[in-house]
Amino acid sequence: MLTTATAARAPQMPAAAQGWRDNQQASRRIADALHTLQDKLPIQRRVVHAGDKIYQAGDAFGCLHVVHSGIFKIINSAADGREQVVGFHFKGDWLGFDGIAAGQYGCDAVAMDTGEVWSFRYQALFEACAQHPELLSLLHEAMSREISRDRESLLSLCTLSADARVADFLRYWAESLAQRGLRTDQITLRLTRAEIGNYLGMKLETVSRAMSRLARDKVIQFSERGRRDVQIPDVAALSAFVQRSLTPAGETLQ
Amino acid sequence: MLTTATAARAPQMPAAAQGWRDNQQASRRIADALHTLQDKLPIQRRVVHAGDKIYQAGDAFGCLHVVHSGIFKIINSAADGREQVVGFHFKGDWLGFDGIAAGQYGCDAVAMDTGEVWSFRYQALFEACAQHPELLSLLHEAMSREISRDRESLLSLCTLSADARVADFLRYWAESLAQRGLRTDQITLRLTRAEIGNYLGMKLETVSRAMSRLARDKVIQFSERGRRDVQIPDVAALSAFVQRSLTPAGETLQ
DNA sequence: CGATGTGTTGACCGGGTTCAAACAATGTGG
DNA sequence: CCACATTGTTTGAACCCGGTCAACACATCG
Repeated sequence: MLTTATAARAPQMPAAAQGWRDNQQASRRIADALHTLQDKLPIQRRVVHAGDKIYQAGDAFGCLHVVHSGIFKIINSAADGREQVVGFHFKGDWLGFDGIAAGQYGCDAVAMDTGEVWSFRYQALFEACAQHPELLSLLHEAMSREISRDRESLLSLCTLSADARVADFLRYWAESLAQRGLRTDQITLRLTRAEIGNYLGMKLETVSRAMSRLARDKVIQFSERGRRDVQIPDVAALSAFVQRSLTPAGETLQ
Repeated sequence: MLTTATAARAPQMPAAAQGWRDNQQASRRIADALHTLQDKLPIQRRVVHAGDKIYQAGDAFGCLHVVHSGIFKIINSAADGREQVVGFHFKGDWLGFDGIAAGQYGCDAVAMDTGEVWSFRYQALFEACAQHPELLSLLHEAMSREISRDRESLLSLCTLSADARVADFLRYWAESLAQRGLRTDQITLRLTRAEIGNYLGMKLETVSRAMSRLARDKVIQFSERGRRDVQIPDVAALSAFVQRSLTPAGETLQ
């Protein structure tokens, strides 16, 4: 149906209001998608807790999964033991696409807190797609979004300094929450510094230092109870920080 | 149909022969896929030359493309001017998946040499998929493979040293050629050191130094006519180099 | 309480960047 | 044909960002 996720912009609208509308739309899209799925497919629901594995690299592929609640991390582990967090998945995101071509999953999918995943046989989805084009649309858009997201990761990995990468990560995280209708001014990271560092291609000490600097610059703020809780008064300030750190000198590039 | 790209292994087979069989299979799969596509869909063929853009970030999405010959690079450009090469596409690879969800392409796709792309309306493919499940299978496997490949990139970006990344890149490039039935002992890189560096998240000088070291270690060899031509007598030696550089000290980890 | 896991901060070091110079390959125009 | 410009590659030297190692703070939990 070629439905677009973000409709044509309204340039005369203030940026903040625009962002809010986008998030509303995203939230709506996700809710609709989950609704469509449970209408059209036999679904296996499963409640999971922190540390539970939805699937592991090497497991025979047969099912795709959709996050109904909770947050999940995807870990790509090489044969030689290297482990790399390659992505995080929130409500409405799909899990397991990498298994389709290979016939087996290529990564581990691990729950980071209590949540619920919906699973269904890929075969069943495949057949249902022929009957219900909207289902096919859903699937393709989800895969497309995943590809785009991975490329964003590559971009920030290759072009940003460590501090900027951390800022960009927090922006991404807050954005992801906002798109699910959750508050972002006060978020609880369910990751250790080591996990963040792994994802961002840096060491935990560097993450810690970067966050301290962000706090010193008032871009973020630590909650009084624990350094895992981060207050982000203004998400746009994180983007601004990233931009600022792109131009070391005050380049007046107009 | 849940067809798997790489069938069950035959463990008693020598690794080299196994690799050769895998490449044969891949080559066959690609040829079959192209065949299926032109059978089932109205295709727009287009010959392109080095530098030609198949599409640009921001262009309205409407078509998907498949590489029939030549090599293409995908460039993700941020609003602030950062440009990042996020992937290379060879014969049989698809272009444009990132446009499905957003309604517009998110990257540029640029030809690196003379080649041919097959394009078709996403809408037409979408409708044909309902009739021809094998078409849908093709599409999903291609998207799945793309996601897996991006994650491989993330893994090597985050876990490998500069030298190892260059070695791994050459291995990937040779492997990609081998899977298309092309020779790998003597390849001509159609990229500058700067482009390789951009893709690998390092500067061109670092690429140059890394390649000099690889040549000094006899893992690769420069052709007499120009440093763009690289001879790879043994692709496995590149993998071995990567593994070697993982363990700085001689860790006898059994 | 000690034990364990996590986060912060400092001091030092090294791999990769930056800056610079020289060289190679290719093309252009006289 | 050579002089010259252009673009890409190589290599050296100095510098710096982020890694490494270490000490300490601060939770939670048995």
